Amino acid sequence: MIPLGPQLQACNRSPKAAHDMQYLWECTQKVLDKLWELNGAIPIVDDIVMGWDYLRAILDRDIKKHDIVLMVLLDSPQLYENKELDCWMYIWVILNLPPQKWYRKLHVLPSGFIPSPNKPKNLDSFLFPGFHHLTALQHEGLPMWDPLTDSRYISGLYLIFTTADVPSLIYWDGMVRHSGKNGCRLYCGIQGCCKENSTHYYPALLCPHDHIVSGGHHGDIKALEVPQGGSTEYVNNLKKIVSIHNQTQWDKMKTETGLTKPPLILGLHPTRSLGVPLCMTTDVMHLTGNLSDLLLSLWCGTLSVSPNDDKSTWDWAMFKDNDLWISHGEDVKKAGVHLPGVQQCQVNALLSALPELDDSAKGLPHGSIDLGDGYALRKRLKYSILPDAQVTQAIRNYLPVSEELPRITKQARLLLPNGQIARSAWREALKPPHQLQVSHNVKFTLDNKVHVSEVQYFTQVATQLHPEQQGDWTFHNIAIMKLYSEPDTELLKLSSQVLAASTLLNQIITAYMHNITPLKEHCKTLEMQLFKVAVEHDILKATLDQLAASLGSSTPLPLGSIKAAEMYPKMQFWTQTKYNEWTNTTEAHGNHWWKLTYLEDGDGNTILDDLLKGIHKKIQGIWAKLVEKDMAPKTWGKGACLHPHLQGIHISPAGQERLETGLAMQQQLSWMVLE
DNA sequence: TCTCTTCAGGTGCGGCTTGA
DNA sequence: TCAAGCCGCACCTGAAGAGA
Repeated sequence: MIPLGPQLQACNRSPKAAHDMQYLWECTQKVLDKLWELNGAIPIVDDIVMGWDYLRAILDRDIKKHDIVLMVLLDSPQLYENKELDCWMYIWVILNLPPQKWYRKLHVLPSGFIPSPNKPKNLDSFLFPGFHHLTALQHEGLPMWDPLTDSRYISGLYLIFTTADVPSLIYWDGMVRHSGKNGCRLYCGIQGCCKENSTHYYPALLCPHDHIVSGGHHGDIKALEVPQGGSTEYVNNLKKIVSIHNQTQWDKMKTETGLTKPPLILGLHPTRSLGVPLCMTTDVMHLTGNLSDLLLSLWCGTLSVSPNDDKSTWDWAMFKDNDLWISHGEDVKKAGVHLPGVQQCQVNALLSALPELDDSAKGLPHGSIDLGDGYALRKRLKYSILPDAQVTQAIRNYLPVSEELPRITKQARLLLPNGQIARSAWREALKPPHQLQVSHNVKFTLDNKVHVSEVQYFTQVATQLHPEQQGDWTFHNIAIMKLYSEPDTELLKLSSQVLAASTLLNQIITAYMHNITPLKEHCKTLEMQLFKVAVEHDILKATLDQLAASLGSSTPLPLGSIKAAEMYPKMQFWTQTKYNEWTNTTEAHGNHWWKLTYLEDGDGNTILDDLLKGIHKKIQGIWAKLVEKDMAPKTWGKGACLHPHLQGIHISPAGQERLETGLAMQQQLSWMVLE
């Protein structure tokens, strides 16, 4: 076992490393700002800082500014191509660093090794020293030196994720294998189904049409509606498992609950890790590898099946025909040249792994024309030409050219602000097919509409608005393009909006180069605009609803007022004591939603699901800002007047209790009525 | 002779049944 | 109620064969 503490201290020893270690906290502050701005919504989730599990730990102050957030990975490496070894190792990943540095050799911290040749009988015994060390560091704090300020501080360690491939996750979570009846690694509660006379369960979401399967008797479940992991039954089920003292009962209980034992990481302090099963994650690498194997064997009809499964009925197995399979492979190879990013991705991946190879010159190449805003022209024709009639007409349609069009110089490439290079058909057509990397198809905006086109070439056209006035020349940076048709609507529909097939039209048009935008950035911009509009819509709707309610009521309530119990006679729970008394009644035990019954609307109906999520989102956004501004109120009643966003939340008397943490606030939310 | 691939049988584990 | 054993699955192992 290699101690974690000294490795973490060493990771912070240089000013640059210390600066990198601040990434997570700085990024978190930006996300909290955005949360506040967008009223609790997170538009794009592409980092762990956007995850609610992480943000909840921040808001609960389980993770503080100087804390180190860790992820631990367990796997068995294969050292020889054709020889399996039962050698295991587990490593720490520091999530405080920028994501692109998480898996750099320099920053991956080895922790423990379990030697081969035999598989370890009790893996916990090997993991225990490392986790005992982590627990001690969590308890005592890790002394750190900050080279940026030459100061010392105590850092807390927070274990946010444990990860491994699916078969190995059982060593972290203490659950049955994925073939078990309750085999979900995230403990979502969906039971698997098994074939007749079999005990291997599969996580099937859809039921067979013609017969009933044994196992979980759930109806069809849509893939996008799978319950979130972290079933609340986990703790209760764990209590059941540990309370059993004979083999038979244990066998029954582990099938019923999907648990076999309490996992080792439950020994960590509850506020210093996400806990089980929330911290259990699987890695995408194994998922993509397995999926491609399964899909290919389905399409090729090579998947091993039970004797009663007739592969001749597999209408999807079109690659059973070997000639078609070979022909398809050739098509894929040819299609590669039409994927402009492929070669660049390979180069980027190599430079990411070996940054010392990155000796590329900085700045624009010799002979380039800087157009500003990150755009630059490269590689031009050595002489100027007179454009043909079709191009001349297209330029005249676009530019205010009053006199005869001057000669122009063709430019082959345009450097875009994101570093991509848009090329032109003029030069690409001269290359042999095997050297071609098609990247002359671009998106651009014209009349506020996005078009796709093939760039013929780029050029600069000089125009003179008032020829009688000497020296009044303006240069226009334009692209000469051929438009693509609108995508085939039938193909688009058949492919679930994935395959957009267009044909190249013989229509020449021109557009400003600055209107050519990289697709990804354009999408992000549109998404941000969409979310802003959605938020504005929500705010306006809420205001309208309040106005309508006021007009419809003879005694409109002022915003921020406390609703009196007598005004809402159907509401049951105005005090926590009353709710606690109710939970001991038979009525409560017969109510499936008894845990949420205290959440009531004005008519005494229980608030569930969507509205509850909405309440959580709104409150978390509000609380994030209050914590950040150090304005978190001691009593919620006082806090309700702090900001206009709190208007509209009315609090019953029980909500006046003191709030110490964000979690406490969410619990207190139970006693609020949302207008 | 060495390396690599394939494949059949062995092994471990979860789930279940059976009989004392 | 409990222990023993069976079944099915996935994974593991090592022998055999192909090819360099």
